[in-house]
Amino acid sequence: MNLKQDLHHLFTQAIDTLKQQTVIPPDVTVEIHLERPRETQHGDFACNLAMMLAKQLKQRPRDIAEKIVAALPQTDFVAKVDIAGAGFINITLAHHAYHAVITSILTEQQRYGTGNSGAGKSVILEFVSANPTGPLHVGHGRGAAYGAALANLLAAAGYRVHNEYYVNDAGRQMNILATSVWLRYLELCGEQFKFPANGYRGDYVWDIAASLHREYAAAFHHAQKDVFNQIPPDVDDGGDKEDHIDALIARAKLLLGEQHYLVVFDRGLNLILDDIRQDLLQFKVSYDHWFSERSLSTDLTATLERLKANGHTYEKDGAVWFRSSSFGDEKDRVLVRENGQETYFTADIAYHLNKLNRGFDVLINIWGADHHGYVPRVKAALTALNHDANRLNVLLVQFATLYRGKERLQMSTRSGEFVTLRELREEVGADAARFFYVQRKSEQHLDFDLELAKSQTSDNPVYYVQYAHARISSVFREARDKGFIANSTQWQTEPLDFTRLEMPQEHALLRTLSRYPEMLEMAATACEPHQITYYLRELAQDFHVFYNAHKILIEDESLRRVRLSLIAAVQQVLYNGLTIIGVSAPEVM
RNA sequence: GCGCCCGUAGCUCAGCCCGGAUAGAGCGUUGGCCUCCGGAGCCAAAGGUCACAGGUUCAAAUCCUGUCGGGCGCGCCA
Repeated sequence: MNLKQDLHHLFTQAIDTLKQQTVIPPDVTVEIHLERPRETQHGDFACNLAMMLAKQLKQRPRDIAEKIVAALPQTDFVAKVDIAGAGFINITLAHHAYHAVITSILTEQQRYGTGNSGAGKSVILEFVSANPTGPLHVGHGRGAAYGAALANLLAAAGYRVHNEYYVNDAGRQMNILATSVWLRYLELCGEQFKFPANGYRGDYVWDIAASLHREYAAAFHHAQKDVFNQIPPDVDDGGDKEDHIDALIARAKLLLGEQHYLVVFDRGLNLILDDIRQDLLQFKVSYDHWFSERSLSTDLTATLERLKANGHTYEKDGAVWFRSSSFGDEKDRVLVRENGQETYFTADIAYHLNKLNRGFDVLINIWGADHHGYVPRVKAALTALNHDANRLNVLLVQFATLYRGKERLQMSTRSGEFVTLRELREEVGADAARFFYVQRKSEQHLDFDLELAKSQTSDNPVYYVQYAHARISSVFREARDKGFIANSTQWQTEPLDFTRLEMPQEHALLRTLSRYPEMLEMAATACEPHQITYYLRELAQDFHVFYNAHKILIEDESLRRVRLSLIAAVQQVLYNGLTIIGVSAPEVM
């Protein structure tokens, strides 16, 4: 049940009536906005429709308001309709409208609040998709938490959601990783040399090298002088770090041969990918599919052919270019490099076509904000290939900055000195991490304070919300001990007298509970799971205030039972909201 | 230089999409509250030029233009 939707319906009917009576000309477009007024004296909902229409109808807002009010269908859910201020229509609902909310929550349970705005539509949600060149760090964690929460949120809005991780298992970065692994392996074999500036230096590279060394002993061993002979100097020796590492990659392939090189390459890829999978799983983030870039090879040639056939490409300086500037991009982009290699961009076009061909209605990508300049060219490619680029929605996530109290933690991927997602999880726990990550709007910079996330005090919003849930569980344990209830569904078999809920704290709780479906729908439409965290905090607060003011396990049986039903409803909604953002709802803390 | 994001209380941020009534929350600060269902809780107070300047409007934190400040991006990298 959704009070706002029901009311919206009443206003639609009123407008239709007024149009039939030609009070409102049929060609006037009317958008009905209902809001929850800040002041309780303004009722439960307010509508500014009369003021919006005043200009078009050339009438005074209050006169229009009166006509609208007169045209509103009668319903027992509405107790009072006032016209106030400049022409607001203020609606006060009958108490039993709110009482129905409790029944609705207790019968719909996990389904309470879910909607159908996305019904029938399928969406493919791609997120994280970090290169498998190292463990996930705290930046990826934000994308993971946001993506997983958004997936749940969209599913709650009725979409069929498919989660996907795009694995960049081809390309230069992976070759740099493979070469870094091999060089560390050579060091384990006793060779001594200067590790390339542009190589991957994290400890995990040593671990991969060690696993190779354990299994294959010296099978991939080559002498230092053969490896570095004729290699252009590294940046520290006055050379170019890119030239240096590229030459080393070529040397690795040459000395190892295709087969052995692949063994080294795959060992790195697989160990890191397994690690990422485990990491995300422990973060309660799961995927329907891990899509390999390498598997795109046939799509890749087909994509190039299509672009060429449509005349959107040209050759210049030995490379193949896509005329993306004709489709809104600021300049043209290279598809095939001078050396014959396709660019990452080409693979990405193929990947997006692949998604569309699989029949998804909506494509959502969650990217780091540093990739924002990349969006126009991907959309340009889709447009060039006769697809509607609006079906692709790219959501950008800003980076997270870690703090330990006041101290800002420096991060550098280069040196391998970054805080990993695993370290974060182990330090603050998955629940706090998930909550903190989605607490901010995604395009907002996030300051993540480790001290705050760990603190088990009132400053920590995660515990505040979880505590409300656990506290309710505790009341039910106590109720059972005292013999007040035999089982947790007793109020569903015996009639409850909801009119006993008379206290302001009880009314506040009912109002907040009734807002949940509206809040969810808005959050889903805007792709903003952070709204859930704000809502949950409010609901938890309303509960704590109520709890502090009134005793639940009292002698008065009728009031006791109805209060139990109220807090059971609160507990259900806390559970539903926490579940969407991927945070557990504990019975005990 | 161009493009995108951000600027709201001491700090961290909601609210902006879709204009509406006295601009909200948490933290921090100050002072209070259970012999009682979990004090990881509650109550109260102080705290604002919504960056700035114009414009549109009956009405602007919200829409438009410009300025200033902060972040990011502008590769035949991914």
